[in-house]
Amino acid sequence: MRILSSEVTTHVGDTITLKGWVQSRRDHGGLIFIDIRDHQGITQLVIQPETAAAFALAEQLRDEYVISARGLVRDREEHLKNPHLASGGVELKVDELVILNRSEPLPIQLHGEAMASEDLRLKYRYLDLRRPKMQTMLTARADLYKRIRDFMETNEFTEVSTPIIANSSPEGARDFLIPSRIHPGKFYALPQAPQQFKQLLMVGGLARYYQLAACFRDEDPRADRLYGEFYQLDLEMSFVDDGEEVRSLTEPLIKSLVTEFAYKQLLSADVPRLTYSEAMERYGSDKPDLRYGLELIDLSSDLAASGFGVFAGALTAGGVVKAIRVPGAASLSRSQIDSFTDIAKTEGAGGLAYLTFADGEVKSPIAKFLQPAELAAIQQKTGAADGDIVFFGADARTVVNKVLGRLRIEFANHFNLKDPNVIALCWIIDFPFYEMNEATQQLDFGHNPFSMPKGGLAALAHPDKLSIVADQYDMVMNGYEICSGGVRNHSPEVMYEVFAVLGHDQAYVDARFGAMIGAFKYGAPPHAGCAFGIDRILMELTGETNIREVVAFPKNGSGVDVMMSSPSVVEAPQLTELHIETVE
RNA sequence: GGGCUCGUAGUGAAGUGGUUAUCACGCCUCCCUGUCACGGAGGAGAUCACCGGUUCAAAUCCGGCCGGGCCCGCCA
Repeated sequence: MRILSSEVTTHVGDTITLKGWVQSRRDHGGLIFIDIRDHQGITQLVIQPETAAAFALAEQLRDEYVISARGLVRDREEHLKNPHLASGGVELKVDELVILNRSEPLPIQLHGEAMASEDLRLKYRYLDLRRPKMQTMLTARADLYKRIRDFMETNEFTEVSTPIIANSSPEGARDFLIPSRIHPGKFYALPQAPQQFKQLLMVGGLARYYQLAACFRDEDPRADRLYGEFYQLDLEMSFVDDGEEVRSLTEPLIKSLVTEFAYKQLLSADVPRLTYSEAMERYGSDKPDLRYGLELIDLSSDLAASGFGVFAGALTAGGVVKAIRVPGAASLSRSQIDSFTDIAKTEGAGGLAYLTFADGEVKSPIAKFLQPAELAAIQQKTGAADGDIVFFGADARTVVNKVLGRLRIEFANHFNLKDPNVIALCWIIDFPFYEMNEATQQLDFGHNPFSMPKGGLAALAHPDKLSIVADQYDMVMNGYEICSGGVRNHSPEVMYEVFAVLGHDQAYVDARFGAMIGAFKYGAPPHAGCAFGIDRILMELTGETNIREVVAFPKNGSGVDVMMSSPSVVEAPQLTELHIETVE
């Protein structure tokens, strides 16, 4: 009878077979201990010289040999029990030993405290995956999938697989292209998201769609962004014209994942809704981490008549003066403050003014430029107390928000304000429909062109296009964007107008979104949906800071699979078949 | 595309101009009957990423180049 190591303790007195890898061998000369590891755990084998054949084989064993061991499970004497091992109360006295496969010494150490570099771990991922942590990750991911599916099915969503071999999207991220063999010069593309397909499913009469969808984007990766492919919980609901319906339906899923899957604590029972502009004003970010305060405080009106040139200059130019109070920051050294100043400068600030509150007084090079009433207002509005520093940003509103938003994160990191056991969720709503492209000074889509502008056609006529708001929402988890969605634009008339604002005619829209806009002409129901980033959720819920840690076989930061050596060159005939000229 | 940073036995690290490049783990040989991070004795293993320069002398300084990581751009 073959059993798993997790069951060993219940088989005392039985003769069983264990199969697994050699975790370690302790050869005492006349007595050999082997720790055998399967995917459930570790069990100690004892091989004695009396079982000569097994003993001879045991002497040959090395780390990571694959073996099968048959013998009697017996209780250990009290003083021989190992409390550090789940099966430490018992051991297997081996009668028969079989070496199923041998192993060369491993190129990376799996069980020591010295962890191999990520590069080597990825090259030998099939070994890295043997580590208990990675085994746990794989099963956690499968558990996450199951919980998501259960929730979606309970809520009467229907999973539909949409094409992987699809069409290039003219807007958005860089596509992975697939040359067509049958149609010379034409290309398929891997979908960046099933966006258009799911909207067409709504037109097709499906009430509620979902999919654990693979998405493909050829953009440079980050620690929280995979290269190439990633997975989304993609969903869409018909006859929904209010994003709140999508938010309130999906919110319990994420909450339950926090408390019942990750066993973490929600910062608040209610998930706050923040408008985009409110988030930018208070946190300097559209994905604020709400686990800590450090809010941005607008002091423009209090400093309107300031004699301090930097403040006055910013305000007369139409900008703002905002501040961030950092409790306990008076302990910062000069060089630490300098490094925060450098960060502020990389974000576009000219410098970083600050007031130190210590010993009952205000210490700062800039204090002499400020009136007592101004200092009092600053202290009152920021709540600054002894031991704090108030840092200032004075510039155009967008610059100040960006600089202080970045500093807010840096301060939180420096002062360790992120509680790893707490998950803070929030929804960011009402994104601007259009934004100004700083480089080209041209109007462009803020988020995506498929959302419904709030107010529809009438709103699009507003002279200030930047004031138009999209019925578009993101969910943020501890500072990471984990969901993006919107009420879709299902009206051909509004769709054409959305593009017309940017100067595109109907032919432009038809050429790019012909299938979808064509479908909308045949009774498209109002619909709304969203997509949750599964990898990112799993990363944050498992406390990882690198998203590659939650993927079995990720590409590295250069988009290379160092294990499989992809991308790779292909044979010339393959290229010929695809009508691609060979480049030498 | 840009910025910062790292590259030293199989693995992880130490080594900021000067003998034979150090340590831990791993590996090999021998010894060991209660270990569980077993222990003991011995041994092998390095193009200090690569190329060039400065110097009496370079792992160390300088230039270049390749590779990794993080960030900016980018990610509708």
